Amino acid sequence: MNFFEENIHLMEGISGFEEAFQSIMKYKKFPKNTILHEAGTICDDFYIIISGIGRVFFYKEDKDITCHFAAENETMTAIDSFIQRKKSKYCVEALEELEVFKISYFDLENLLLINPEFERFVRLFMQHAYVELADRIGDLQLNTAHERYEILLKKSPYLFQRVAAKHIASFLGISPETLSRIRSK
Amino acid sequence: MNFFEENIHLMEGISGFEEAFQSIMKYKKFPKNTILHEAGTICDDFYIIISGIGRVFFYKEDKDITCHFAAENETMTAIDSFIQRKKSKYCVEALEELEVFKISYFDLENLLLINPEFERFVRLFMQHAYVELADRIGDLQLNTAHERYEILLKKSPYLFQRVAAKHIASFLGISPETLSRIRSK
DNA sequence: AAATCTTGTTGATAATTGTCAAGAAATCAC
DNA sequence: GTGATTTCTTGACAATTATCAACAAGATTT
Repeated sequence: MNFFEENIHLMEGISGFEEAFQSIMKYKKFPKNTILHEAGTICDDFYIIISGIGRVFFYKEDKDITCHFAAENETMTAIDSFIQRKKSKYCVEALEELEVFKISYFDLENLLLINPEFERFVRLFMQHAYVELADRIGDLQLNTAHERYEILLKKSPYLFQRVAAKHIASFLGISPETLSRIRSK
Repeated sequence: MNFFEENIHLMEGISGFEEAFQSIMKYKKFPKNTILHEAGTICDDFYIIISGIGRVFFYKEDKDITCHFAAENETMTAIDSFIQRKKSKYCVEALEELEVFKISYFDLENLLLINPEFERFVRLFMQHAYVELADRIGDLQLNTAHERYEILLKKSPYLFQRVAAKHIASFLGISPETLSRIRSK
């Protein structure tokens, strides 16, 4: 399981960690286009993707804005709600048939209460996720649409094969027309 | 100490927490315009502001882009470096005379190794910081310069009294001229 | 397979924002 | 306080990006 492979070094020397964590990960499969979480409800699930691709999005008036993609070995959830236990502004959707490991908030909370030494893993995971987000803010702050396109293309070329262009456009913060024009060069 | 006042509820029932944490917080004072951390070096310090205001910024070619402000009871550091222990792309600067509590990476790491039950606090702190960043990405993704200005003005009106307009402009991802025009309406 | 619906492309135009330049205002240094 | 420096404002213009509309291409339904 690759999510562990990438992050297990964070937990070197903590015994029983892998087994305990795997015990709360439930295998699940969703058909393409399934809504895994609806905005306005509280999100209890955190997803680690085994295969397929999903997205997190929200609505601004009628517009649907993608704020996160997750493919193999990446993670997704309605983070505001999962963390703050309040109604979410985000929706979570399967863009392809999705195989995931699902972790329930309550199972995780329980695991961490029983094994406080596992807190460290989650903290380190959050910290790395935070640095990634901070990077993306810098990107949105100062780069042009064209530069942001190039950066995403370099970082996640598979997105352009697998995901509708309109979702990539909103993720980049531009209109579908602008993305189409950028691509035709 | 307000940083604790705001977040202490996260640690209800963990005894010795407040004392232990305070033992690694060193009081420090910096004159206005001090560079607390230089880009390109590893950042060992995390700052909790008691009084004054600071910013975190980076360079894109010759341009100086502010990515974070921190005023009373808020925190700042060169987060990429503090977390990943590698050279930072961020600088940290005092925009006013600054009183802070400084926490060294090594003291914090040490405290957490000795008291793993404190990991929980740092994790929860990171999670809340993460949700805040995610919100800011949504803001940058879909709002116009004018909307972003209104949102910041509502959220942090004191910035406009205390910080140079050019820093606010780069924080909003716009040119100083555009900010000036937005303000004159 | 035809019909329908969604998505992507292209053109024309408008709105937003950036850049450059000059002057005014504010701040800093001595 | 005076002069020097930096910052802010304003105008003119250019570049970027959005919007609207029409059509083409693909996908989905029946």
